[in-house]
Amino acid sequence: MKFSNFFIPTLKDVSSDVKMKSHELMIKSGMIRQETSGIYSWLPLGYRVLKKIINKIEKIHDEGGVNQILMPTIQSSDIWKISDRYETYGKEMLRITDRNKKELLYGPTNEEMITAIGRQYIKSYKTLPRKFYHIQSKFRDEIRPRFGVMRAREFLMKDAYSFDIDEKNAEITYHDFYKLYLKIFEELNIPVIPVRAPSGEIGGNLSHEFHLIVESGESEIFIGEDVLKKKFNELSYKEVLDLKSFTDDYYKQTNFTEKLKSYKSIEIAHIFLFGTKYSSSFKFDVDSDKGKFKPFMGSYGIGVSRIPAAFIEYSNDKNGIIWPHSIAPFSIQLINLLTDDNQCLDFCDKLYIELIRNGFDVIYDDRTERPGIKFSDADLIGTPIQIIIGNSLKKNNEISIIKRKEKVEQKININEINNYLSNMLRKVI
RNA sequence: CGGGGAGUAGCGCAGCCUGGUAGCGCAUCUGUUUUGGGAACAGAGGGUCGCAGGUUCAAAUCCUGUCUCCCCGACCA
Repeated sequence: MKFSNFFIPTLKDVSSDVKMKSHELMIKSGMIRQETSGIYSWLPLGYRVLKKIINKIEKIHDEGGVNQILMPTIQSSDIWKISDRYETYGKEMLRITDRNKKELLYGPTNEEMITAIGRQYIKSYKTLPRKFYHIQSKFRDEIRPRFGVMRAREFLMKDAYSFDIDEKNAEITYHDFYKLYLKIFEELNIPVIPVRAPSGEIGGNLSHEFHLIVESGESEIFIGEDVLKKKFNELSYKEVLDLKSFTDDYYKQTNFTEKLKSYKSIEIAHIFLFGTKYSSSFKFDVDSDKGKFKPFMGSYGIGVSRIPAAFIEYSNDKNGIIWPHSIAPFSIQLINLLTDDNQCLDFCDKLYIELIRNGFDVIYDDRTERPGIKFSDADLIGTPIQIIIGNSLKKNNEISIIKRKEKVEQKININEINNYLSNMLRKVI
């Protein structure tokens, strides 16, 4: 992508209302635009980040045998009356009336709808387990939205749902999702901590949240000394349950006497095993050799649109965002400092094509701006690798490579570029 | 919902107390000189001051109402 053809409305100043670093940087870098309280547009740069995250989530769910579907944002009140949540969900539910005075709502979650789907088609125990997921906008009319997309009213969530024949099998599915989530965050380079959580409003008795530890986090978690060193995805189901790692709510409601360390954090995912709560209210019966039974269900959510903000909160400096390759909007920023010099222009054009051919996500700053602007834009939007072409190409046949995170400049002779790139390629992709 | 703040040019802000031709920085446009870390100079364009009503010779400024946004608490991915 050429910078001159890519819409990045960067800003120097944001309103003093903006308090959180990630919120500030997302607006400054032109990732998002607020439409109204708690509702945001994702601009090209931000949407690229979102799509990187979505792609990874899809890939790993698909590999895990979870079927992707797409349910609507608007739901009928009927199914919510069956589960009795139409009343209990309260004012967070955005209720809508259509022209025929039918009561609709913008879905805050989809347990009811997936249960209705399951009930219609799943008739035999032989077809279980079944796992579904979808990535769709949700709306929760928060009392006080804040911090940009971190606590928005409309937000993008990946929610998955599972049906099993009994509790024992459901626990296996739950543990599979636990590991699936760890894999997703590992591949995204987001170091999450799984913590035991109370189930709350969805119901059931087993629940974990996945938190990213950051100073400015709104949540608080309590974990044992050794927990941070654990390889969570190697834990057995029993070890998962025994892990000394809790949300503050859960910690308070247990009589746990051992002192644990507390950290501020951001919750980015949440999994529940809630059993037959919805299959019961929906009279969702499945036949087996031992008669009818109600499937055991679980639900598994990832706050997709919260992840960019959470990660920026975790990884930034005074100049801007510091992305890892896994979720960076671009991996390489190719910066031509001498746009009116034929040698540099020609070199950059060729290198740009070469980089694309090698599978890099590259943004090519071909603008006729001053160097300072190009550098500060590159730092702001946080591209992991900057390749700089300018005077040193003309004088010494050298180009510069700056890694955003380390901030060290490395000069490379143009004869060694191919070597260097193929080396880098191995690490990046 | 309780408590507190704010709506003035594309963005960030001042002006309001004490009514009298609407300002600053950034951005934009033109020109010249610059060009390895957000350039300098000269010029230009751009605002029914959130909306509605009232007071007044005169309202961004005072009064009333209203809408919106933000911040601090309880809800949540």
